[in-house]
Amino acid sequence: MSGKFSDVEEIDRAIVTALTADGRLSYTDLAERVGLSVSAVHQRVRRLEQRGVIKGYTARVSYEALDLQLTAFVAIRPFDPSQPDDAPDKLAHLSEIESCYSVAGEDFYMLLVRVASPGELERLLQQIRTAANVTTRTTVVLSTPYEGRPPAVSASSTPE
Amino acid sequence: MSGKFSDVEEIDRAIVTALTADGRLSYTDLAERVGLSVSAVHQRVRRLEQRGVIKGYTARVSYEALDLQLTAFVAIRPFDPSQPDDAPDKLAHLSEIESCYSVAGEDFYMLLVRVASPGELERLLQQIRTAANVTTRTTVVLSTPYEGRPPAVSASSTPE
DNA sequence: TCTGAAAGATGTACGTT
DNA sequence: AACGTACATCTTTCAGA
Repeated sequence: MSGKFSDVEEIDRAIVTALTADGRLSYTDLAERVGLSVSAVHQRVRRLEQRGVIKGYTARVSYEALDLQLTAFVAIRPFDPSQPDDAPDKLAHLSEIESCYSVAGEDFYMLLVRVASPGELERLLQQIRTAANVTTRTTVVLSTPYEGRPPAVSASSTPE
Repeated sequence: MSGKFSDVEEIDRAIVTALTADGRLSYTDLAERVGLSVSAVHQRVRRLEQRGVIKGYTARVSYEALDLQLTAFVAIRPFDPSQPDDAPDKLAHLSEIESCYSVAGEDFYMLLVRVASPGELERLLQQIRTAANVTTRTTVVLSTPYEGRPPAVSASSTPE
């Protein structure tokens, strides 16, 4: 399992902050910022990756540029609540679904989906309903003031 | 402005797909995968960055490991709908807010927030309400079957 | 827009403290 | 744990097609 934050002390936090801000930072730059040698930083990054604190690296892309003009939240609940609930598995193959959260409240899951057009949203909702035997309640995103901001990696307790 | 997807043709799509899967891929590896020379790939990546198709690179982190154990959706609407609505600006300084979406429907905005504990969520909700003069409706995330999956960069029309 | 080459910068392993 | 060295690899630029 991934380590607790209490295992992640000051320098590691600086490394994580730097890499969330720029995932392609060189070890040389990283070393300068945190005040360690290149090899020490390299070792720490490897440990952070192994411990699962850093899960990977990605390019952030413009969804508009990729012709995914429509973002929406889709709240779902089972059509028949007595049946086994494995909606996430049944929906995983739909690549338009970016995220799937199990939530408290009236709905069972909240999905974040991205499609090209209203027509594609309609088609996707039909697929979701039939694939997982659920009803859907959709909230269309009109604009995105901000999104995916890096977490504030704040101070914490002692290293191990 | 960022380019339309119609400007992004096959090789660029392959590059974008590869970099969303691994944001730290070397140009050498990228070149091999897309079947171009290193310098050609390098040039294409630079153009994708300049055009805003690639907006940047980040490390994906484990929120649990960073002691952000509680994720929630916070739907907000103005307490007084007659006043000017600049909630996103007024909330931007709250680093616990990862994303802010303007949405259609009964609510005005949907926030995705991450905090350490229920106590911190309570404190954050108070801050949100007073900072933006809004009411909140919060949906707690119980678990996250999947999240932040890369978009399917599908086929598209002609390059420019 | 591609290629190939050359120079400098960086990644990575390893031995030392 | 961290450092410094050393070698392999990668990045970056440029001329040429």
